[in-house]
Amino acid sequence: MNSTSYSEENYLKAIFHLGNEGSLAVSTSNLAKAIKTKPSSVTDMMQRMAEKGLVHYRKYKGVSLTALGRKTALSIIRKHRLWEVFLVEKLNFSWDEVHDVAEQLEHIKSEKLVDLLDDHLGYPQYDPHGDPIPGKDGNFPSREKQLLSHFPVNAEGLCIGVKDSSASFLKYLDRHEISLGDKIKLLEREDYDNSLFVAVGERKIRLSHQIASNLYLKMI
Amino acid sequence: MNSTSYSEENYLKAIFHLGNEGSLAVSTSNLAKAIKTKPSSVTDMMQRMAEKGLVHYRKYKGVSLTALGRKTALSIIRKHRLWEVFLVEKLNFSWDEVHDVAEQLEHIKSEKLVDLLDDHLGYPQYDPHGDPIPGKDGNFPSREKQLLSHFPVNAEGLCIGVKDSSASFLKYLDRHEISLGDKIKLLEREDYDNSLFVAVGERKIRLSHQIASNLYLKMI
DNA sequence: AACTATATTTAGGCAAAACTAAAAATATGT
DNA sequence: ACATATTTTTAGTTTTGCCTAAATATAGTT
Repeated sequence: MNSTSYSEENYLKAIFHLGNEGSLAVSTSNLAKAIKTKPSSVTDMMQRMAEKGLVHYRKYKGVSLTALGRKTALSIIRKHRLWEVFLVEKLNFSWDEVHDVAEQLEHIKSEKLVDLLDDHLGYPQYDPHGDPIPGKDGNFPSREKQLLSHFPVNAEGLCIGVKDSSASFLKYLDRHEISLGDKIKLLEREDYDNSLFVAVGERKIRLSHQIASNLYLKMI
Repeated sequence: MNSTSYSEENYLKAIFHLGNEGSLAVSTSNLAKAIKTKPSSVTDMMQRMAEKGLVHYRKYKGVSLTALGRKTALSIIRKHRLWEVFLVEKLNFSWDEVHDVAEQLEHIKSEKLVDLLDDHLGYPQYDPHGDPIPGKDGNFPSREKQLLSHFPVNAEGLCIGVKDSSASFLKYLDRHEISLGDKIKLLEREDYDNSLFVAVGERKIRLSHQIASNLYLKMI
């Protein structure tokens, strides 16, 4: 009936990303940080969004997405990533300039527009940052493997692959004693440059975004 | 400093169109009709927009655009029309489906996006409905001539040309005794099908949108 | 010029989405 | 387990953009 607002859509997206693609509950304060708002505003919003059937909300326990919320989040992420492909491939934006514009474009409401855009772009599978684009039917590559850069803070995983398989990247991993099969825990994410502070086994080190976005882990 | 809101932009656009491309003052009730809101809401908004320097507003006298308001309106119309070209030429929308989507896209804020889109489209001069696209610098073909379909209600003009110069259109005009040089006054616009009730000299007749959007008049 | 009809503005309110400050619940350390 | 620190929620405001009802100004007619 009444469709989701711009603001609600941003909440859905943030819950999806913070909660490991919608599977975990997300705390009020983490959401507040992601949305750049105050925890009290988040509580407010969550109560209203729970009424609308978009999220599961239990006081003091955090929120997670309902089936409807997840479906809506996926459709926004689909639009965001398709627009990013468009901006880079058709308009010659550089990959680091597209995010803010795509954040606006993702809220445009028109199913026909998305379908025709998808077609125009040749049904791409990944956006310019290598993130997968959800399908029209809402299916989403179930991330057995997942980039370390997409992990939520405090999540742990086993290193199972690389995205960049160039010699130079693999040598880098060798030098820093990171190998397939290592257990890695994400301890902290630095907002400024997206670098990560992680534990590789017992050893704590800092990894640049560049590195983290080329390492596939399996969540445990 | 604080940029224009979605809502303000819609008001600017409506004032521009209703006031004969920004040159005439527009009444509160006409604006209300165009925006699909109540006159009291319009008064409210106009007082706030006058504060911000977007419109000239004098109680009971209607509003008109300031230089800033006009500039902003033109940039929105530019975006709207460029997006329409994109939708039709690149995505294969049909010309009658583009309006609602373009109404949303026109509010996306990114100068770079508009410039690159313009380039991508090959710097088109007209949108799919034949309306001229304002330039990046804000210049706009000074409408000596103007389509009858774009006239505000109660405006009068002299018929000075046609857009469609096909034999069948010209014959239609002959049959209905409309000739170059005739004085035409727009009496009423039917919302449902955009047909117009006009006076050609003393004779009052109804013209379809199709006809009106192919007749150029000079305002008097 | 007076009276009526229409157009416009004022006043008071509401809903969305944010905020601050204070209260309540949960988590943590010894 | 208890006191303290942290997180979350509640309560009360704010701003934007809209609403209704009532008041006031303008316009049209005689």
